[in-house]
Amino acid sequence: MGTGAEEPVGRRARNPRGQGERLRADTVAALARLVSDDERMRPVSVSLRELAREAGVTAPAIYRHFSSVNEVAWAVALDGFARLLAAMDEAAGQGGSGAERLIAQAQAYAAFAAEHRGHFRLMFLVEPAVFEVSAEAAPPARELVERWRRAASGLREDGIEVGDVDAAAMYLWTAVHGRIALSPLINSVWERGDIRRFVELMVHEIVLVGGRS
Amino acid sequence: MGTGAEEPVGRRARNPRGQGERLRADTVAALARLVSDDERMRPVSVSLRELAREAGVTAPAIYRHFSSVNEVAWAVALDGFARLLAAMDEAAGQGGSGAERLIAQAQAYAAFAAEHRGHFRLMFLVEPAVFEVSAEAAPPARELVERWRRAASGLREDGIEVGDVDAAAMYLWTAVHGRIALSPLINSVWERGDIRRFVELMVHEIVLVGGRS
DNA sequence: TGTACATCAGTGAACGCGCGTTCACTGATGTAC
DNA sequence: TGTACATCAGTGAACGCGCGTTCACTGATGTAC
Repeated sequence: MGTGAEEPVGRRARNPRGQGERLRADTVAALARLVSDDERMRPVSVSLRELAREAGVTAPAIYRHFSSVNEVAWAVALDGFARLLAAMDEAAGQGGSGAERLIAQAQAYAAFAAEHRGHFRLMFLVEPAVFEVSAEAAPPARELVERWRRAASGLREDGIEVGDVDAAAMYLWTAVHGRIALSPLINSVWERGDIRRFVELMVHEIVLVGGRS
Repeated sequence: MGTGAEEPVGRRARNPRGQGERLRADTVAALARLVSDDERMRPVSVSLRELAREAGVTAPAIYRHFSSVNEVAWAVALDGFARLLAAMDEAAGQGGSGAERLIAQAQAYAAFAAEHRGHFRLMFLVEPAVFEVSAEAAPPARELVERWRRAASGLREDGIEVGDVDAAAMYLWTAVHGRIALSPLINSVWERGDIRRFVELMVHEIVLVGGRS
């Protein structure tokens, strides 16, 4: 042929019979990869054909499993919530004081955002619109809230005064989430831009204050 | 000619001579409107022709002022920073105690996000990538940081102990910003989902704690 | 005051392209008899 | 064991469409003489 390799290089091997569901998972993973690329952010503006190419498949094949790219985006978001919940639970399960477990969970949240950028974006950039409408998609969000509430109330085991657990959970969550959302901006302006340190300092401050009173 | 009005209805009147810059502003406003619509978020996936239609103009006309939709997006973001800074300054200028001014500025931030959704999105969803690269776009972000720092240090006037002003500014900003970013999700799960109240309670808590020690 | 020309804002037609979607198909593998 | 058939995963060609971009143009208004 010509000079360049024009033909589909990464063409996937066909899935064996009865394992068609694997393409579904591969498609979800492909979109997560595409969308984690800064250059093409703006999540859902990935075309179906682009998605198909990334998955190593022709476009009509996608229709077997999804009827639109948006549907794939939802699947990525749901997958993301499951993974994030698992990561936070694992962090909490490592033991330690209430404050230590809180820090571990917050770090897990931040680490998930860093390591699964595509998931994280679709979870919070695309999905909020879904949560507003569909009650069906609400449970994972509800579970996430529950994790933060438990993390906050864990401080009580340390003898730290926690007035309103819901409010405390909300401050923690929003501060960590906001810190993540503003990361590129903060890092470009503030020199000490480490999220891990931010989480630690914030929790230590809370602990000091709570212990004092 | 058929039953429906197919021809461009909202066609703009041509700008008078010497006022061509007005289309530039109209284009910026048009993109802000489009992007503030939940349904089509994913900012930059607005097509140039769509943008032109919204501006009431043919596509090639856009090229007079911008060479791509992304360039328009940057313009929207810069415009947004200018407006946000002005709104926060105005809030701070209303006087009152340090805590009152802090609350007013934080409320102004939240109000801006609610009232200029398109701007806000492009400022923080599209622009972070720009800040990472271009030093040219950093100043407005730097100024924004400065506002939060001043807001935080204003608490000292009230006799409230503020250990690390930079850290305090960062907690306040990230908590408010995170609260905004998570709004649809939080509102769907928590019943008391009012941002204004969130800001007030958070600052009052800080004031109580700082005053106590 | 009158006329020729320059500038300016924007139009409308045209191009080639990638897109979403449909359709009939292929060929490998399992199942019934 | 052998053969006919059903199922399954995915292909490849084709469609009409909206896109970004270019180009020559239009017609209103200002400027020089």
